[in-house]
Amino acid sequence: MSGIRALARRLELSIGTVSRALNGRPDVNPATRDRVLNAAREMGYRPNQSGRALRHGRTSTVGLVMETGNPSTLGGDSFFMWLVDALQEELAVAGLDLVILPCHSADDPIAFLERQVARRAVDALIISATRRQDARIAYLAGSDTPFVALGRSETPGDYAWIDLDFETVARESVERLAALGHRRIAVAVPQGDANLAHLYLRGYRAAVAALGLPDDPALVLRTSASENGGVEVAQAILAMDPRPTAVMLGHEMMAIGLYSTLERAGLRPGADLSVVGFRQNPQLGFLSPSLACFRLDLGELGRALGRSVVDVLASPAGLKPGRLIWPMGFEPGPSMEPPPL
Amino acid sequence: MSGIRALARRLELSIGTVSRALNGRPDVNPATRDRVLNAAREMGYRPNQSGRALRHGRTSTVGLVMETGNPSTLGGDSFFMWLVDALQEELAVAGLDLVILPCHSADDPIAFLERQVARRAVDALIISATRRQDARIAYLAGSDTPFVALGRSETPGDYAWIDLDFETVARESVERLAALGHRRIAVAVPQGDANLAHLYLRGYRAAVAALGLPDDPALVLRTSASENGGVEVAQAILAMDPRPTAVMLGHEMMAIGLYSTLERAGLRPGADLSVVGFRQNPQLGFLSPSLACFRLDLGELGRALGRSVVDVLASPAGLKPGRLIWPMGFEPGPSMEPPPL
DNA sequence: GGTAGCGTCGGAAACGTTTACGGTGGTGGT
DNA sequence: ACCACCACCGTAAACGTTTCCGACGCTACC
Repeated sequence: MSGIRALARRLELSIGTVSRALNGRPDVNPATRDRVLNAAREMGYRPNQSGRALRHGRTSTVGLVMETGNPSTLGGDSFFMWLVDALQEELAVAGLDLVILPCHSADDPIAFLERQVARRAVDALIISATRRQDARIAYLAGSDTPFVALGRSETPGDYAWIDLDFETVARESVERLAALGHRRIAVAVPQGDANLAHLYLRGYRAAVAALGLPDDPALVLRTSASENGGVEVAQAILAMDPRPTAVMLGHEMMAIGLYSTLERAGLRPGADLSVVGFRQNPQLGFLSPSLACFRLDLGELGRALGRSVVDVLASPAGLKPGRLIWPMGFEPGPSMEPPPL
Repeated sequence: MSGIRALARRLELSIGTVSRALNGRPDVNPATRDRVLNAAREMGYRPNQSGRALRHGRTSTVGLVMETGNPSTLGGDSFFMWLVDALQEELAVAGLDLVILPCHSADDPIAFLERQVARRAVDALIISATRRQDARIAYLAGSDTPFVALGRSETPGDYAWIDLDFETVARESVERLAALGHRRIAVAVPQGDANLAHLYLRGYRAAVAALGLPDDPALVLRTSASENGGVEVAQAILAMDPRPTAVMLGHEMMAIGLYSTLERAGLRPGADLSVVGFRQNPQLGFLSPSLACFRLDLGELGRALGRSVVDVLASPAGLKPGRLIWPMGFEPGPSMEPPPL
């Protein structure tokens, strides 16, 4: 109806000329170009996405896969909300659109990716919350679909990824707690095969061994990646004897449940149990006493992720894919104190 | 490359026949059909989305607009996570795909919608978190794009919507609190023009007037739609004299901040201040004492939303669009008690 | 004055599908 | 033996866009 044909007819031009004018080709009279652009604006013309994609062989759209149905392993629910913003902005400067593709966690993730890839509705994919062994990466690396993984994996293959430096975060957490005098330090990570949890534990264990701290398996807690997981962490710690004097949280949302359970038990975070966590969600600022944490700026991460996607799409296949280990700065807070007594 | 042409060549059939076989048309030999289907499976053939969309004039995709950059007015961030699941499932039975379109709240929402509509990358749109005066609805109702609004609006126009019955929720909250003996009842809603907040306040005021309770403007609190908003609510209530004996929360996440602030002040939800709220997020079960609330099953809502979209797409333009006011059941909890003394 | 060059434009093919239409061969009936 | 009919399949057009190619008119130059 309101395609380029109608526009051409109305201007008494050929559709070829109109298309060239719209796309800023040089071989069109400036006066004609203005006439076309004005008419296009007036008629509210927008090129049909399907036609353009069909002609170009690409859609100029990248898909961000979002697992639904269970809390995201990485950083809680609002993760996408804050990440997507900057990501979209960064992709826009390269002329790319962003869509979020919801993938039910109960469904087969490979089949889901396969569908997205084969139908060619997106040019590239972004997956997140990578597992230690991740079949999605194995599949995508074997296909010819450009993709970027938010999080690395032990699955072999050449692919671009950006991962949080959770190993350093955990190591430095132990060191900072130990410097305050803590020796029995508990650690909590989401259960499951998430690679982030693995890295966090690896950093924890390395630091504990290096500093000669007690290496008690009971100090390692695996709970759900949510507020409720924090409740479980607190309950487990309260039941321990001897009780650890500090805990490190490998998931943001755990802090909420931990705080409320501690306070209900008459204990204060910081004074009675030191807590050091990780934070990416601006909304978590309400915690009091405020949480000592390693802080991730999801805006910066989103921009880096966008640039990585653009790079992958621009680079000829076979070029070495970009990899990035994302550092995070420590933000002190009164939830960390020397151990009582 | 691996289009229907290659498939046809390999099978020594015409692409027309292959297409008919794949689409289950009757006029194709069953033996041939099997041959085609087997070869398609073997080659991993998937119809190109762009080609099909171009031919059909529709994309079989619906877009769910997600505002990013600020917490969603309706139900916090995890809202989409839990809604999308069932929505997607329901759309799938009608052969529709779902994508989430992130829209930065700082950008012009009309321009965003206009882009989505004109490029014809989706057949229908879903918008949520409707405002009392909502320019998006005015725009979409004036265009020819099928859409469903999650939430109604005072903006005139014929369009399909599903809205939570927050007016009844608020009215019943007041009545239940009054039945326990409460008279000074505070109410908290997100600031801004969200229609849900308006409905909630309307129900509150109607019940307060009907029951002859004190109608003090200071009892109406407007805070941010987040945990931090709950902190503000608690601080405001603690500063009041006379202090209300109960508070109703028009946003889910407020309960978290409210609880923690109350407990830090040495008050217990329920015993010292009755709280009745609203809950849709399964993860909020960690609150203790558990929250008396009106509960929304986002799965059911998502399914209804999906059906509504399918209806809108199937119904000839001009048919009366479906509208639905979504009731919510009350779930008792120890956060509601008779007022102290 | 012919021709090369340039600026500008129209024509047409192509992307991958679907589908209306027509054609083929075979079967059945009269 | 002819015709009608059916089952099956190939042909081609169409969706909206971009882009290659060629054509046209004009200027400038030899």
